[in-house]
Amino acid sequence: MNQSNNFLILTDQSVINESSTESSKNMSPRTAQQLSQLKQDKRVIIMDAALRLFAEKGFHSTSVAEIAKEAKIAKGLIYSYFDSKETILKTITKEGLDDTFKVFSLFHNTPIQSDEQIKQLIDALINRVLEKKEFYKLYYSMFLHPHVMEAFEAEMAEAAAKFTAPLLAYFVEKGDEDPESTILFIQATLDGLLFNTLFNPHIFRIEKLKPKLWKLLKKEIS
Amino acid sequence: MNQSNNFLILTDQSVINESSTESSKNMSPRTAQQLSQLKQDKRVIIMDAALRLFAEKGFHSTSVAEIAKEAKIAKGLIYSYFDSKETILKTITKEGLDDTFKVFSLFHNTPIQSDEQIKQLIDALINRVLEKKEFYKLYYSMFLHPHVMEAFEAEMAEAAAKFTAPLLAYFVEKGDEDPESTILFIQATLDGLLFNTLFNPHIFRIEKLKPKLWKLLKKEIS
Amino acid sequence: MNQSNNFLILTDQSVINESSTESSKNMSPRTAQQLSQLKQDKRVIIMDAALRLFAEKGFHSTSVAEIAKEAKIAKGLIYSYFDSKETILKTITKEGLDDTFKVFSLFHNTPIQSDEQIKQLIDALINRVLEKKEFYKLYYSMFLHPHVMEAFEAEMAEAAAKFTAPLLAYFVEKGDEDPESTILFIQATLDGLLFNTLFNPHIFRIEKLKPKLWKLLKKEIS
Amino acid sequence: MNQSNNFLILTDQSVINESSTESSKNMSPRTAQQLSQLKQDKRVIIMDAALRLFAEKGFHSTSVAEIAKEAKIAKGLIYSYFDSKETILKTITKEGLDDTFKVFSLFHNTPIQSDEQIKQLIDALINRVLEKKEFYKLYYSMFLHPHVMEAFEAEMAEAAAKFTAPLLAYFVEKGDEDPESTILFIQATLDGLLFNTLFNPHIFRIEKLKPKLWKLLKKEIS
DNA sequence: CATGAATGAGAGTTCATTCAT
DNA sequence: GATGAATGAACTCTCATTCAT
Repeated sequence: MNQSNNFLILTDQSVINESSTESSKNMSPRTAQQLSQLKQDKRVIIMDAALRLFAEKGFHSTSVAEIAKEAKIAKGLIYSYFDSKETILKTITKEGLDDTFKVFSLFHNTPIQSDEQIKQLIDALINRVLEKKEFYKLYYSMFLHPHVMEAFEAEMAEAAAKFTAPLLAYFVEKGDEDPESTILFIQATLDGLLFNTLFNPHIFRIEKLKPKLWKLLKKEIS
Repeated sequence: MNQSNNFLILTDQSVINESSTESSKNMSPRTAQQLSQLKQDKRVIIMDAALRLFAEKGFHSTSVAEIAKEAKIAKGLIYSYFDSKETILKTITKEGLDDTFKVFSLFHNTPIQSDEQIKQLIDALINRVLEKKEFYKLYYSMFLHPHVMEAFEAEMAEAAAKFTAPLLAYFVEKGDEDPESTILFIQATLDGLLFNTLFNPHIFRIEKLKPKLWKLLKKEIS
Repeated sequence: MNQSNNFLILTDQSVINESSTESSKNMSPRTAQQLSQLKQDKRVIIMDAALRLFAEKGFHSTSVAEIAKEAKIAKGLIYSYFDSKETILKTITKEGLDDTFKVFSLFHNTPIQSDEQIKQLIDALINRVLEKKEFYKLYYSMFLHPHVMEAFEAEMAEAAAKFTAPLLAYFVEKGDEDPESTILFIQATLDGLLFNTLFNPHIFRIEKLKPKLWKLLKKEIS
Repeated sequence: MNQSNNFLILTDQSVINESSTESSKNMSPRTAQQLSQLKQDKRVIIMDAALRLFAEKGFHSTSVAEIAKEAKIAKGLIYSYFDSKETILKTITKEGLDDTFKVFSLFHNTPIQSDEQIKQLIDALINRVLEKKEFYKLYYSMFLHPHVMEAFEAEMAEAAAKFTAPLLAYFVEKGDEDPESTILFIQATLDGLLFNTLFNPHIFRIEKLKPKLWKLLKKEIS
């Protein structure tokens, strides 16, 4: 129902890959490591297959049978790795957000001190989205059905602050009269560019539009 | 898979009202009686109910039973007016697009001759979206799952040109070196603002950001 | 896990047939009464089919598909009348218990004043079980899987007291040194007789053993 | 559907140990070493685990995975010892019945010659049930779903006669007019007491009711 | 011998659609 | 036109059983 995060604000590193260290007992014909590797591989195969289909068709239009087929495994096996179809979605989301967060982490500890750094931050984000198009398709689609996002609301709110704070500090220092609005405007513009990049790729090339984006940033700042 | 329309470029009246012949034959200004009759029209009641639910919960998560309940009619009656649940979606979309197109029509016949006219065009669009939030939520959500849109692709491509052409002409005349990119950038920015307005309403107020949008337009133009 | 009711102690009349008065609106082509009748009929048909199968094969070994087949309806229709397979079981149980309770009600208001009245009470119960063999098969089988019974524990505890109290009063008055044990012994004997009547019908005829039961009662009393 | 055995009448040694040849070939008194070896025996471990779960949750609600977990072995290993989950049940039943039969064997060769001996027989049986509660829970539960028992029907009919014969002879000699009924009544009473002992333990203490049982027996006899 | 990943049939349940009334 | 009971395909999920290791 209510959601209060910017679109591009993501979770932090404290979310750890919980489900990859378990199941390593020591009494099997297959070595524990083999099994753990196997498990990890299948887990990733399933998540990749599911992501591909979720991104293309949407969560509700994708059946577990289709995921299994896409992953070339039996339907039932999926439930050895995930509790439910919804868990697959949540796991993909969590790991995808963790991943994205790393991009921000690079800029996290040292405060932004120049326009160039903002440009780098945004450029890194754009590249990330281009590298992980399917995940970001899913990411944007999740905003349409907020109940799915509720699970992540806390993490995203926390992360939001981490992203907003340094930018805010920079714009405040620059003497921006309404830095909150500036940030929202920049973020919305980015959303629009990325959204078109993802869902309108035929005629939309973000590379060609970057100069306009930089110009916009510079004008906002000065 | 492939789709080649800008987000805010919509169909025009030349799209024939295939599935709406029963109740909305005449597109001319309606008398008060006609309007009240329209409200009574089961077809409209069903579409309104469906739109509310599709926008809130998504197409696949909305059942025909729920639509019937929301419309306060029997489930079976829906099939007297629509062939299928998907037909309801397509009809809503088609009529919604037609409606939006009328906004553009105001600017259609007389070529754009001033920055102020562009501002008016965009302002009219923003107001249209704010007035019909539910439809535009549905509209954006359909871009995420392109296979639903395939039915409209041709119409939208045609309409896209109609929107693009006058803008293009204006920016060309203004001496813009890359008017196509300018248009894409403006349109993407608008998408970002509207997307956030629709799906992030808690912290996003487009009214406060309009000045920044006008400034951006002016700087793009000059 | 814990259960503290005697086997033959049942719920009281205060449990009303909740699910038979609803769904009587007044605007349908089929009259409301027709529909209500229809609903009631199907409900009973489904419950009868389910009871037959639950009694014979057990709850867990009976599939919803089998119930549908036995009831000669489509699988899905069952879910118009019952939320789940477990709800069918619970409804059958509740209505069956209500029904049995009526037997006790006949003896409820006037305190037991003679051995003959106890004999009549028990005879009525035996006849009830013979008339509703399938229900009582189900009833006894439920003791094997206490978690199903948990839902009825409160009602049964309440009813238990209603059954126990008058008997207890009678045995106390008669000067029985340990009336609680007497009641438990009688009840267990009855359980044994009824259990064999239900599940060992080939060689077990309760009619022939009634004289021994009456003799036992008389000797317990005197 | 049809079943023609009394509840407490069990199979004798003539029932061939089909599925237990691997580990329990010799039925003679076991040495301490043999016993300890038996404990190690995976077959026994699996059966014990399965019995515990079947008794508590029922056959159909117990999964092979749960049995494996309870037995602390791998799921697959179960299928080295048993053909199927149903085979586990049948083997448990068969061996449990064999075991119980030994109680009767003590009284088998020397004909019953006094009321005291009947009391001893019944007391031995009660103690057996109290010692092996889980098995007898399973045993009673199997009567409710006769199709599971079909496999044992022949054996049990044969054993029934062996139990019935000496008792019958005794009651005939005592001058009982309807000794078959007497036996059925005693057996049913015992069923009732044991059933309550097993499934209604909270309020039911067979120890306190034994005097009433002995009194009943004495009165039946005299 | 021992493991648990893998399979796939079948379970309970939902829901778009049909149709007798 | 209007109803909602009825259908059955398709869904998510479970689990007995198999088998490569």
